Amino acid sequence: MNYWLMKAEPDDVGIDDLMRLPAQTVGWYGVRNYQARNFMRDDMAMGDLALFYHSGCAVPGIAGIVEICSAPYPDPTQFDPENKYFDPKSTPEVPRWQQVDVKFVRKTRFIPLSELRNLPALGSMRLLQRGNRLSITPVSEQEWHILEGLF
DNA sequence: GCCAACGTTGGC
DNA sequence: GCCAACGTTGGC
Repeated sequence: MNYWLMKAEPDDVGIDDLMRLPAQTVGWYGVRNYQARNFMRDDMAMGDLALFYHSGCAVPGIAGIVEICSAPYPDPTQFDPENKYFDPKSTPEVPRWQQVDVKFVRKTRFIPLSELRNLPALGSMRLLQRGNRLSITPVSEQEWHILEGLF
């Protein structure tokens, strides 16, 4: 079982939106980075837990927990010319981008990025590394347990 | 809106 | 395979 951190833009789908969705589940569409894709494709498994992180907003931070609830499958937005995530180089025969479904588990106390940065014990978190831009990053078991203590 | 950091593209 | 140019991310 692995732990993850997944960035969402609350203007698009925030934790409160996820709570209100049918089955409280959403396909994690729109990943267009190979490293992040490979995490989903190769290293995630159903039952893995992920921190649901709000980014691209006034106060970024951890907002909740979700569970990976599907195997990876092709991201449908890559085939839709009207969609902003359309990829003309991808085909249904050889899809380039994958997604997984995630299911709402719980909200946490909102933990701002600034608070995470002030915790020396989390210094090695991938999210906090200089220049990190990955929308999906692994979280170690040790880091996960430290974070659980903050919720 | 700025800009540092990083990823991708494409000519050579 | 190199690397300059360009595009994107994302915090501030």
